Amino acid sequence: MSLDAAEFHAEVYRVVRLIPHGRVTSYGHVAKLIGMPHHSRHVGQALKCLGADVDPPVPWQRVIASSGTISPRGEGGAQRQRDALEAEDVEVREGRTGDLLVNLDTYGWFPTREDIADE
DNA sequence: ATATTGACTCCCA
DNA sequence: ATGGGAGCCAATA
Repeated sequence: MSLDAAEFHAEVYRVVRLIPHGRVTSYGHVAKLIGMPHHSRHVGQALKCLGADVDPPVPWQRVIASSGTISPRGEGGAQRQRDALEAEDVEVREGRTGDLLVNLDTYGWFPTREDIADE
């Protein structure tokens, strides 16, 4: 089965929307959940596309790198993401070089495809 | 159709 | 603990 771009976006959207409040997950895991473990990069790209104007807002902020680091992708962007996460009681520590890190061991949310199957 | 890029991840020095 | 390099797949130019 090959997923079209729209399908891919839809899947990403569905999974990301399921992330509980105050939890975070990684691009790679989202990719796995939709059955494409190697599309980790493209997950982020899909989010960027989705985050714009979908009816329920996509909590793209809850999706970070597997290492718990938030990609800088722009000086203001990461800052905004940190603020959004802290608003959800997610503890974000700032690295020495200004990297934003989230403790995945505490806030990480990594369900299996079965867990999200029903929704 | 080919080349470059990207909100990533893994492995080795 | 850090840092650099290779691998990946799809979108974009």
